This record gives sequence, C-alpha cells and structure tokens, in this order.
Amino acid sequence: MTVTLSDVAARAQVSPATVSRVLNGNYPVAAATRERVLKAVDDLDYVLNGPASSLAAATSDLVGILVNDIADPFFGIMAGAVQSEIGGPGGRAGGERMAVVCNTGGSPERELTYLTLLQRQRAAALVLTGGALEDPAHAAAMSAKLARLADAGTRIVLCGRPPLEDSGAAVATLTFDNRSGGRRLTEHLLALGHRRIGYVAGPVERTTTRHRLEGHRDALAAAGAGNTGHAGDADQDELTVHGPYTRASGYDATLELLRRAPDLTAIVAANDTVALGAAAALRDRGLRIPDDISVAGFDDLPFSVDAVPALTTVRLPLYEAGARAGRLATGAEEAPPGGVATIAAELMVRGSTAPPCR
Amino acid sequence: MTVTLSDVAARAQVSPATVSRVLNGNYPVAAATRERVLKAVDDLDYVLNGPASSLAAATSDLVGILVNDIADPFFGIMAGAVQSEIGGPGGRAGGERMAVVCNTGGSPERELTYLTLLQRQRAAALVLTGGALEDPAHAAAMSAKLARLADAGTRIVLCGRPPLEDSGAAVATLTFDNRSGGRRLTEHLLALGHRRIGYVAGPVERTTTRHRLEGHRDALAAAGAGNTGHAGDADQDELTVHGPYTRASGYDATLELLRRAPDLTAIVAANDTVALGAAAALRDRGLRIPDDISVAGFDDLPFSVDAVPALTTVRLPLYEAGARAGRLATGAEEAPPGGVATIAAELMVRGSTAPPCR
DNA sequence: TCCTGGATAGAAAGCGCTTGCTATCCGCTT
DNA sequence: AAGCGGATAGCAAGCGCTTTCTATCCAGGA
Repeated sequence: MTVTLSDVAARAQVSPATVSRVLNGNYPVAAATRERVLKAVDDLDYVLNGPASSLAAATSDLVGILVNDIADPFFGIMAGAVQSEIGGPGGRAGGERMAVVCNTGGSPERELTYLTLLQRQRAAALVLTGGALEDPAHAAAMSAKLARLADAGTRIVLCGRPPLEDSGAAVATLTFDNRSGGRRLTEHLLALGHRRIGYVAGPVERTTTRHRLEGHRDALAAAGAGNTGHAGDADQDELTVHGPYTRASGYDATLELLRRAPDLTAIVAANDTVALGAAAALRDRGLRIPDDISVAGFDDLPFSVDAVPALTTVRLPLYEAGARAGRLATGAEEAPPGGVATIAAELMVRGSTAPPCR
Repeated sequence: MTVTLSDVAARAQVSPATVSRVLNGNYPVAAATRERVLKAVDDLDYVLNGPASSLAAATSDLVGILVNDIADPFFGIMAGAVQSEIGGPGGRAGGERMAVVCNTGGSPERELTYLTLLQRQRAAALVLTGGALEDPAHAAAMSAKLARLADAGTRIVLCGRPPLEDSGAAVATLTFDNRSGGRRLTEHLLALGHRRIGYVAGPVERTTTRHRLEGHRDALAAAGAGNTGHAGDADQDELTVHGPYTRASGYDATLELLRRAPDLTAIVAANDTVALGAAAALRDRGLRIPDDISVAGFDDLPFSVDAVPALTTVRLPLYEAGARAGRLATGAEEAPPGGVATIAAELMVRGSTAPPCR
C-alpha cells in the first residue's frame, strides 16, 4: 500500500540503510549508488515517513511559533519573519524545517497546552511572541515548562516578551522597549503643549500594557506638576481606560474618556488598532484630528500610515525582530550577551498629532 | 533521561499497554487503575512522544493550513478561523489536534514543498487558502500531490480557491464568488454614473485576479457601449494595470493610470490593501475622494471601514469561510453536494464612492 | 457445582526509520 | 607479494508507542 524505505531499497538493489543515507546526505555514498536510489525514490513516488524518522533519530524539524492572534498583523508580521529565517521551504537556509504557527488567542491555558503539544512533537525550537500574562502562577507554570523543553534540547526564543523571571533555563530573549517608546510618545505630546491626555490602555494583566502605560506616566511625572505624575495617581487613573487590543475597545474607551474629561486635547492608544477605533469615535463625535484633538498609537502597523491623518505612533521593528528570533531559533545567530536584547522603539511623528488649540 | 511509557507503567505497576489505553481513552480501564496511571504520569511529568505515537498508530493529529502571506489579515483571519474549529487547544472540539500554518509567500515551489512536508508528517487534514496559480504544469503537480494525499487518507479542503480541474480526488472546495463580487462593484459604479473606470488588478497569473477582473468587465460589457465591454478590448486594457496585492502596487498603479487616462472618475482596486495605496496616491496628487474620484476595494478587511472616507468594497466572509473549512477538515461538517460550495460576496457601499462630478 | 461470558489487563509483534558496528573491496605502500 | 587503510555498503538493534490476541478474574445462569 504505502511505499516504504525498504521498497525503495529493493528497487534500487541496495540496503535500506543506504537509502536512508542518500536521503539524509550525511554519509558518503558512491555517486552511482546515489543515482540509482534517487531514481527509485522518484519511480516509486516515495515520501519519507516523518514520525518514523523523528522517532528513530530522536529529533524533529518542527519549529513552533506561539502568537496571540494570528489575524493581527502585529503577530502575522513577526511570524512571517520567523518563518522566512528558519529555513522552511521559503527560508533562506533552504532546509526542510517546518514552522508551526500556533494561535493562543491570548489564553493562558491554550498557551500551556500548545507548549505540551510542541513538547510532544519534540519541537526543535520554539518562538514565543507577544506580551506575557502577569499572573505569577501562570508565569511559574510557563517557566517550568520552558525549562523542561530547554533541557530536552529545544531552543527557546522569546520575541517581544519580557525575559523570564526565575527560570535558569537557557532562553534567548528579544524584548521591545515598550516603556521608553511610551515615554517618548508622551514626551512628544507634552512638547506640543498637551496637558490633559487620555490613555486607552490594553488589558490590565499584560506586561505590554503595563510597560507602555508606565512609559506614559514616567513622561508625565518627569514633565510635571506634583499630582499628575505618580502611577496610581487618582487623576491619572481617571484619564486611563483599559480594554482589549481591539478597534471596538478604542472606540468605546474614547467615548468614555470624553465623558470623564471633555477637556482632553490628546488621546494615546495602547496600539494602532485601538487608535483607529479612537479616531473613529472622535470623528463620530464631530471632533477633528488633530485640530480639535490629537491621537497617537503604538506599533506602526502597515495601515497606520494610511490613516487620515496619518497616525503618529511608535514604530516597533516587528519584521526585523521576528527574523532575528528565527535566526536565534535555528542557531544561525548567537544569543545576545546575557541572553536578553532590548529592541529600541522609534517615535514616528505624523499628522494625527499637533499642538492643542485651546 | 527522558521518561517513557514504560517508566510510567512501572511506577503505576501496570503494563505499558494499559498506560497507553488510559492516555488514549478508547478502551475500558478500571477507574482505580486509571487513577494510578494518571498519578504516575503526573509524578513523572510524562509527555507522550508524538512521533512514536504517530508511527505506531499510523495517524497524526496535524492539520496543515497553507496561506500565501501570513502577515496579511486576509489570510490571518481565515487561518485563525480554521484553527478555532479544528479542535486544537483553542478549538471548540477540545481535541489535541494541532494546526500548522504554512506560509508559501505565493511561491509555487514552496507550496509544493510544504505539501511534501505535510505528507511526510502524515497530516490528518489540509486546508489550502488563497487563489491558485494559473499555470497548467503547476496545477497538474498540485492535483497529483493532493490526490496522493487524499488517497492516503488526508482530508483536503480548498478555502477561497477555485475547485481543482481534473483531479478525481475527494476534495471539498469553498470558493469565493469573486466574479460576481467584481461585477456588482462595477455595476454600482456604473449606476452612480461613472464611465471611465481604472482598474488596478492583482498579479496576472492568479485565478483570483482573473475572476475579479472578469466580473468588472462583465459589468462594463453588460452596461455597455460597443467597444468598452470585451475582455481584451484595447480600451479596457489601457485602463487596467497589474501588480502584486500590495499597497505600493496600488500607489504606483494609480499614478500610472492617471498618466494614461487623466479623465478617470473612479478606480477599482484588486483588494483593500491595494485600494489604500491607490487612495494615498490620489491624495498625494491632490484629488479628493470621492468628490474628484471614487475608489473601491475588495475583501472588506477590518481596516477598510476606518479609511477616510470609509472604503466601498466587497465583503468576503473570511472568518465564516475559514470556520467552515475547519469543520470540513475535521469531518465535523458534511462536504457540500458536488464537493463545491460557492460563497457569496456582498457589496458594501461606503463613503469612498459617489457620483462623478464631471 | 460447573460453565459462559463480560470486563480488564498483559504479552508481544510490529510501525518505518536511523545508526553504530562490521564486512567487503581496492588501490597503495612497504 | 602481503598488508593496510580509506571508501562504501549491509546488518541488526533499537527508537517509544499502539493494538491484536490472549489470559485472567469473577458474577451469574444452568
């Protein structure tokens, strides 16, 4: 029924071992023999049995990529970059590695389950993208699982995530400088003259959310007057609304902010998608951007430059980071010293921010 | 070193067979025994060896999803939907299936290579998304490969692709009605009074490109005066520019169209991303949308409603289609009669189209 | 009391491949 | 001319699991 290695061997009049060696190309085989084997493979339309190979060789060529939301370009761009580097069919390395993109939907359980599934497959490497959850129990579970995987020889790369706290595991980390990106963005707004700035934050329990928000408040504190700067400060809390990283959240939160503080002159969003929702809400309320109110985002996703007016935002080099993560995953690049590299964020000033006119 | 089934068996004082049965849960095991086994699994932190299972059972729980560009929400949305349905950790079925998203980058070779890789892994099912290449040789190769896979028991689903021509293989197909979507869009423009309509098409060799363009020309032909309607008609060719499905292509093509025919009153783009580029080019040229010129896209990606003005486009139910493909892939849903279901496209009229004023 | 059969558990034969070790063949060196 | 070692090829032992077939146990029926 299905063609096996021995069938090929029989047809080429060699032993199965020889066929295996021709196919894996890591052992000398005489040119003539190789030809014969290759021809037999072709004649029989033979395809190696992956599970059998992996079992026998105790290795696999799967590379897992965990993302929060595959429909979000933020993750899509990174995943694509990883994939181009890891040497799958599309990869530069030209190997036969296969990237497995796993969609956690931001759920901690799924994240863990996927980790187990990948562990089952004896994945060669793992790239985790996106912010982590700030839940000690979950963090511990993740660390433990990752440590196990690392011990088993799986290379682990965190891309756009904060470094693991405790785990002594060898994990390469590429972390975005969300905090200073957030700070610079707000500094820009302050420099323009804004004083009352609303902030539409991401989900409370995410590290990314917290870091960006901290950057924002750092800037305010540095600029500022006594009571505006301290995290947890009542006034600042008043001007901050949390929600998921979605357009709808940006829309609703903006309406809420306007209700709380009609005198806002700027709104900073947790990311570009949220900013789009915020802009829509402002338009619907008849406010002009940036004349009546400024808007800023974060990430600089491809569509941000096409918003009207173009969105001021903080650019994260997603593709570059993903590519580097891919290289780290394959061992094509050395891990950064200390295991952690911080990736800088760049402020992109565009049309959606301007000096306040009131 | 690594814990195996027998280790667990030894600890639970049962045979490896029993452990396997507990883990797979398809054979009666006394409750007490099961408990003991589960406890041993837990104590030892045992994780099943995927390759070994797949080899022994001659099946796998991998589901492959082929996409052209994972960074493009068009594919991301479908892939996400497939993934939610196939019962991975995030899936409703709650199984342990694992979705493998493979990025072909639109390259025929990579497509074929990924197919081989998935065949190697003995994938349980395969979902191919995106338009196909109109190259007879490649189409034949794909058909052959898919037929082989289907024979081997892999369920094949085409999502948003034209049905396979020749292959007698059992393949379920969900195809978008690009042609009538394209037709309806252009009819809308014609009804508004537009007569000189530029068309920024996708890459020539893609079925999607051709179908949308044919719909466009069908509408012109039906509406129309002698020489404007026939495909291949010189005048129409003059008003059509091909390029990739990118923003940049939309930008450049629009400039080119404006050069060729400064009297255009509307531009139809191959998809929303291209439309965004077109709109940017028009703005840069100082043309107002829709006052001076109308713009329309295709797909209705999430950002389209946030364009300013909101983009008139053709909505493709990407999520629904992906979800259905996922169900077909797991066998949770019956294949449509004849194996092919056509998915309707819906015209979304928004602010970017208006009657011409010249 | 003996037999029958349902419910569990175990023994063991692979699944298809990789790889360490061994065997063979030759052309050279000594 | 005998001996050697490099270059190839084959043997065979698993890799860790699933699954068929068989064994055992015990309750209930005859």
